[in-house]
Amino acid sequence: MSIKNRTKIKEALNSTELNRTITVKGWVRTRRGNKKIAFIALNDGSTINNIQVVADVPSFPDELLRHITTGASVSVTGKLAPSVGSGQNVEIHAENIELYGSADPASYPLQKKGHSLEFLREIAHLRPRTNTFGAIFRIRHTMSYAIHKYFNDKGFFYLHTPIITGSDAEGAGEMFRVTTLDMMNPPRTEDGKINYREDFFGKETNLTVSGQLEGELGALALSDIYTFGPTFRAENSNTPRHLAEFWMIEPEMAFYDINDNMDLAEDFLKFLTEFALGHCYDDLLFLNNMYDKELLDRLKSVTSTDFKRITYTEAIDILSSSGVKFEFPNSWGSDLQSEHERYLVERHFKKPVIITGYPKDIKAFYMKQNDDGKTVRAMDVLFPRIGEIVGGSQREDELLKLETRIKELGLPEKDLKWYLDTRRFGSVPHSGFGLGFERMMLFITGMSNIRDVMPFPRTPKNAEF
RNA sequence: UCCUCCUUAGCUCAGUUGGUUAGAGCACCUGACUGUUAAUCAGGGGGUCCUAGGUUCAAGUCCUAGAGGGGGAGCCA
Repeated sequence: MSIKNRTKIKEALNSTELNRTITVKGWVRTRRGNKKIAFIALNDGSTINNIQVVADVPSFPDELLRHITTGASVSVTGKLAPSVGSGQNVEIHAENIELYGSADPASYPLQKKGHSLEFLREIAHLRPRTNTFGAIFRIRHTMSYAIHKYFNDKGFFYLHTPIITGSDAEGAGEMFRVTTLDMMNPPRTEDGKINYREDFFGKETNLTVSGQLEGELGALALSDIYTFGPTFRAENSNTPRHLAEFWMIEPEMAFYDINDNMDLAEDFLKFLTEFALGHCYDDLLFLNNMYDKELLDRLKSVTSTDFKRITYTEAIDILSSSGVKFEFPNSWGSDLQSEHERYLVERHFKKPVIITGYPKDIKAFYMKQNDDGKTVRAMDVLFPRIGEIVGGSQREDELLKLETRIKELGLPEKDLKWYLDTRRFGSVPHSGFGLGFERMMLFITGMSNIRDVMPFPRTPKNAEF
């Protein structure tokens, strides 16, 4: 019989078909008991809940039970039965126990009692075995699936944009260099610079900071596309909201204006929140009880409220007439600070806010210019606790305006020829946005540090595991 | 990168105006208990006080530098 044949603990706990013999496999969370009887809480990651294994101690060799300690991996065969004790509905009366791997209790880092999230970050290789991170990673999977389901059901196509890129046109941040050159002794040009013609791709290449520009190429052929892939920023950002390697979702839609764009972003965020509530309730309940007592209420409120939509100019007016003393005073033309965003979302409107019509000078070159000559059709979706969770815009589809803007900003027009071709040939109004997956995960799980929603986070000075 | 706080047992932390042999809870080990739920009770072992200098008769405690971590800010998703 194949060793994979066993009942997942999630299925066993939900089973109504009792008094049958099953086999479960997993990792021991705790063991209690005395010389006559032992209670083993077993978890296999299929659910946050453990199954209780009851063992009649004299029936098993001392040598075996001695190794049934927190962290050990075992296979248990026995009768699934209604629990004699209270606290669980069913339990397994062990007939056979096989030890796969022991875990020395003196050196195994995970204990029965709570650990700090900071400590668990240092043992990221073992933290998936905790209740907290089991819950988070199950939710992370479910959200990934929900993203694909949402777009697939809407007729969007999943487009794979490049991870290695030769374009630095978006200027979204510092980039990681990709090279095969010998760093100790790189080839040089006659004037002493590094000669990238001899590099693997024959030019300077980097890890992508955004798939948007390539995403637009797809949208202007397939109508509606999305990307969902790893993204890299070499910024020296040390905050609970930034990673050097993160995952981003970037839908791009032909024949969408800024209002269609906002409608999609709001519907998408609500769908993901509802999907989490509907499919991860046990895990969310655990996080709600252990970390954030308002989590479930906050998630439910987002699904049932309309996001407030205001312009940048209106936002500035609200802030100036609020009477609140901000550390950084605001005036028309300067970007909103974190404290301003938090005021609008958490105190003034008390719901998600979408801000549009930003001054063109604080936004990217590709955003659609309004007729006032001052603002662009950008949109930022601001969430409670998180701040900016989505950034997007209607794109500039007029060739002349786009070329002029590129010249004003001194961007390398030559490197953007392929991008400008989409405006030269069959240009259409189109829009898109980017959602930081881990920022969405912060919102869904109620965690406060982005390093706790990524299995193996990469941050400045940290690439462990 | 800037500001700020922190670093003492496996984990979470206490440690007074600088003063004998650095403590607690949990974890771990041993023992007790026929059904426990973060089991309980009794006993036991366990320390490079982050690192390197310095001040002092004396430093976990004061000073300087460095490393690591938390929070806030900037950049952004």
